[in-house]
Amino acid sequence: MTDLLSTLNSDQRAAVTAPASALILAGAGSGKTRVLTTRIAWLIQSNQVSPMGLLAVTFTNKAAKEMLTRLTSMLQLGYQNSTRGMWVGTFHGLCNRLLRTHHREVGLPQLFTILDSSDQLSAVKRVLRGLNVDTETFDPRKVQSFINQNKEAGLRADKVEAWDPYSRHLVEYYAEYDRQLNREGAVDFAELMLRAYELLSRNALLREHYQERFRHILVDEFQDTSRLQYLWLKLLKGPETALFAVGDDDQSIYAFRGANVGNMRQLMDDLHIAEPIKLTRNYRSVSVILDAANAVISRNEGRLGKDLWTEVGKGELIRHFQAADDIAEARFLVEEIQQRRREGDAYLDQAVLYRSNAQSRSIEHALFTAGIPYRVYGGLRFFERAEIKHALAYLRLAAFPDDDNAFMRVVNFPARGIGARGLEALDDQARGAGISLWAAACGAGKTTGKKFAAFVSLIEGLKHAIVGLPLMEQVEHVVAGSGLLEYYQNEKDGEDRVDNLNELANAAAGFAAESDEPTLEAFLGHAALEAGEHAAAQGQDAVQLMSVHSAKGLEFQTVFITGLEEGLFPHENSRNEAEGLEEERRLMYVAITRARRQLYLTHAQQRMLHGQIRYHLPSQFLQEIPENLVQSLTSRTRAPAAPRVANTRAENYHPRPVPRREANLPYKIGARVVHPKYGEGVVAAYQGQGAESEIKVIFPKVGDKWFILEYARLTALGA
DNA sequence: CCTGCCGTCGAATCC
DNA sequence: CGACGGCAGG
Repeated sequence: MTDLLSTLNSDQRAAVTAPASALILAGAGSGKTRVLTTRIAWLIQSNQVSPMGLLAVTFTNKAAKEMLTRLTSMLQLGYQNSTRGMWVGTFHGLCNRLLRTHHREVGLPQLFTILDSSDQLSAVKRVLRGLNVDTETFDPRKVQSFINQNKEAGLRADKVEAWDPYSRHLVEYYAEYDRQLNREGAVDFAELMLRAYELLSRNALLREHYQERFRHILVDEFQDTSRLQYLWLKLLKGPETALFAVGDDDQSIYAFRGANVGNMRQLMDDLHIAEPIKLTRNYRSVSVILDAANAVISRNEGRLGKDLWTEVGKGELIRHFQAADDIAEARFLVEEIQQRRREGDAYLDQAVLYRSNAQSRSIEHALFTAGIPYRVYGGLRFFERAEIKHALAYLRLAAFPDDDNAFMRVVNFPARGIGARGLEALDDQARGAGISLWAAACGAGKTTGKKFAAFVSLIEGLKHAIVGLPLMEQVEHVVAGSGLLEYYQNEKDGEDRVDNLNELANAAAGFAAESDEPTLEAFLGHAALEAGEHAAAQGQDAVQLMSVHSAKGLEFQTVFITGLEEGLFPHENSRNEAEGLEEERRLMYVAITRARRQLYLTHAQQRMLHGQIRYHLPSQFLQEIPENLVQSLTSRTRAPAAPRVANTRAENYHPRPVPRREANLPYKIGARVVHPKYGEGVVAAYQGQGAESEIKVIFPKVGDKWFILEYARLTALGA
């Protein structure tokens, strides 16, 4: 047991062996995951708790898996022995588990559906249509975010305060949306949390049962928990339970999703913790990188306060490159990646990070053309793909035909002559009788019902055919029997989708092998919550492409942070949000601290964005890094950006046919100008071409203004 | 009543 | 540049 602790530093050891509830303020690269897993191993090994008494909450499924793997090797026991009975998962995964177990108490069918955000948006649209709401006045996306914000704050429609007519309408739609989901036995992500919270808060017996069971609750990425999640944790925490929370306020990057850093101080107040245990020794990065990270984050206010340090050496300077445009930026990446590979860095250990997923396109193009293997994380997830959702809908109908969402999705896909008219009639009938669409379809009249009857018997056929089959074969059978496979085989450009459908069967096989409950029902629940990043190409030596958000928790030998431009990173929309810039800065901090040895920072003077050429200032974050840590590569001579032609390697790739026309730019970016009304300002960006060219000027007093270039009454200020 | 085309509109991060 | 909604033709 001592050997578990012997390799830890004193702060880490204090954290691992904390006798009661504790808050660990763990800097990037300070061995946070290690502390968490070692604590669990230590608690089990010293017989302070059995695996049954442990609840561990992680932020992603990946982190949960990683924790279990490490734990197994630490305890040197069989996987099953060391972890059986332990509850490990994400908040949403654990809530899902609670709700499935106690589905009767919360009034849900056992096979309730989980709606992802696009499913949710469709549901909102359906509700609004049903209420004859003008979607010009009430943007469905706004309604969706209104609903989610309130759910995340723990508020049901009848508890939301609405003082003006507009809000009262929103509340009404929220209420109707919830009624609809209840009818359908469906829950959205926020509902998983809220419903589980309500279950525990209303049912004292159940609550006490879990409070007594869980002697130790461990929470990772605590800075990213929402208000409701924190209350949920407190409900599960009994008087005898030790709550062990690990977090880093400087890495809080999910405020947009309801994360509340304030939970860290709140926890200290609530549990009478005088001081957090700080882990500031960094084992990951060379000091140049840490110094840069510290310098950037020091500009934020109200931090809990800590600076990272290391005993690893200084390392190479950070390299900065300014590219003429996004294509030149991508070409720079390709050259450097190849160079580093020649010097011994595997592709796998090089990551390209960007602020938003859309930026991956030009980078992918360049890597593809150069024949460099790469892997893109995030973006459209496996289980969010249309063909996969269709297949899952058929599977769900086979298991639980009353699922209206699944019914709607595939009743006419592949097309079988059922249109909006017929569905409307069916929907009226179902509503009138208070039954599901499926039930209505089963009893559909002779005139309209023929096509429905055919669909019903198709599903019945699938249902009977898969009884008793292993999970993978169930999936294969339904994919084929539903006609989906044939449909995509006949569609041109459908090969990827066919591949994905086959991959779904593999995913099912993989799930069956890992899960202790290899049923179709469990698989369906898993699919909604899991991103579905599969073994596919996981072992391959490929460059890693991802958003900064999805890079959190990971580390790489070499990291490229790209698109460091005002408007992109920090993102434009963050300007309008309270503390938006500070969150962007934390994001930058996360990005920097992913690198072990070498960090690259790049930005482009112009780039294609949303189908238009945009001109941006370099990101302010570049200036926040002390100059003596950075080496500029920009003076290095490079060929000017030329219109690219398809490389011989890329025969299947269709490049954008864009010899770009240089716009006429009367002022340099950053030039000082005077406007007769707004006074003195600085040119920040251009967009558009020809007569549509616009210029963005930042005025210290008035803020940002866009002008049509042709009419802008600007005068250059001598400098 | 379905399918395909065209136009408009929007555009960030994720469980 | 892409997704989706509306409309017209089959």
